[in-house]
Amino acid sequence: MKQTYISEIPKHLGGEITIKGWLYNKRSSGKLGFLEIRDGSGIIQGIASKKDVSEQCWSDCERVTQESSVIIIGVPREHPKRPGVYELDIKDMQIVQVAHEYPITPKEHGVEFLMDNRHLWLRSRRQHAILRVRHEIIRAVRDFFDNNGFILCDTPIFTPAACEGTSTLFEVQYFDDKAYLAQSGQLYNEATAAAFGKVYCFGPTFRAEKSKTRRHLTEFWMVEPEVAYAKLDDIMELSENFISYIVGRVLENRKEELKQVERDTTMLEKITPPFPRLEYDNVVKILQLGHAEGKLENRFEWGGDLGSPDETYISSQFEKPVMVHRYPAAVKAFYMEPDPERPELALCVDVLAPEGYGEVIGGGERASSLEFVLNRIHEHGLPEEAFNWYLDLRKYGSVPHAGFGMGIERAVAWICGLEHVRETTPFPRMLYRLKP
RNA sequence: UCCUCAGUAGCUCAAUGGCAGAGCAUCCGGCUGUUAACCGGAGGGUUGUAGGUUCGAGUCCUACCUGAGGAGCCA
Repeated sequence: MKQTYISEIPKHLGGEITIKGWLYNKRSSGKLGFLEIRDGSGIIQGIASKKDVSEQCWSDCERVTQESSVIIIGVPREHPKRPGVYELDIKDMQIVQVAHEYPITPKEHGVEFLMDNRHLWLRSRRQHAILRVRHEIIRAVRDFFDNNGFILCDTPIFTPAACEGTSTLFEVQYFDDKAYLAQSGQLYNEATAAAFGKVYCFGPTFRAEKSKTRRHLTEFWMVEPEVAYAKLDDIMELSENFISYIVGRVLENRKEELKQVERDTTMLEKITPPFPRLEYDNVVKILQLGHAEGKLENRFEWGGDLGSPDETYISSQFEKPVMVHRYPAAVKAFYMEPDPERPELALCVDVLAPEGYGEVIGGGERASSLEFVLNRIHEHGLPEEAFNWYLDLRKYGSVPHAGFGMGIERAVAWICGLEHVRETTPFPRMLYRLKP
């Protein structure tokens, strides 16, 4: 018999259907068996009555264990006491496999245990909800760029020696050479932007930072648009439209999932353009005031990069994401365009998510002058020959251009209101955790 | 790399320096509307590892291992 998915059940009320899935949980009351079945599309409670099913079926209902794979024939109908909730009257059941004792019981578990059993943890309601939101975010990201004239131009994951020179890279053997896993598609994006105008890349990136916090993965997905002829203001506008679109899509299509993870959506509903724009200089003042009022432990000095407590404090002053722009050039990557009015500042922007979720977007205008980029490469002690192709972009039709990168996992954590990014991807890679 | 906290049954946790326990899971029995179902019973332990203090250590001390989240660094 043709398989029906649980999500499609409202269309099949009163008719006999076949559900193929797994036993999520089981309860019984004498001659009644309550079997919660999941099939990936949803969960439904099946009811087997001893007097209505075969002896074989009843004994199967009794012996079937949590997460056993089962094929069930039954008739769906509304719950007698709960409108809008559906149940399945079980007519017959075939056990595909009786599951061994399942480690994840319907009880609380610790982080270590759940992470060791991540391959099984994915079957739970909460993980389903989060990963469905992730899927919606990724679809929204693609739709946003695809519908706005951007071309997907993916960038390589194996990269040669030097890239940005800022963060720590993973080194891998590449035949007789050494290669590094990409920490950003940024530089290659500049080449494709010069070819296609508006581009984006979307893929995994790798950081070998020994960061062990709720915001860090060693492998994460980043989407990076790059726009030829764009200035800092253009990219800030793109950022706020982009984020607002994604949040809107999740609110529109993933209400149930947000409810499942107990996300208070009132904060998300406020995410509409424009976002507050703050110059770095003003951020310094706010942070120093915060310190004077005893709300921040350390006094922030002009010239430093924002630490995590600083970001949290700044974002807590606003309900929307905050765009902090014009950082000191010294704390940013070598390719940032200097502010013509104050060359010690870079034309860059970080978007800080509300509620303490930190930086979700980093970007800015890229330096377009050959001489300037060359100087910066030397100042940063980077090997010029590795950047010959990058310098070519400044020789052959150099234009102002700008772009940004958004870490998907941080966006998912923020939109879902999660404590930790480890739940935002099926198999998170973190410092000291490579399995499963 | 540094700081803080934690490690006891398959899981989540109790146990004043004095007999190592409960709930869930598993197995057996009961219950015709259960919702982390419930009720009764059973099995299940080298208390992370190695030393030390003590008549006596799960508990106190030292080192190490593992995990957690914070700093730095980063998205």
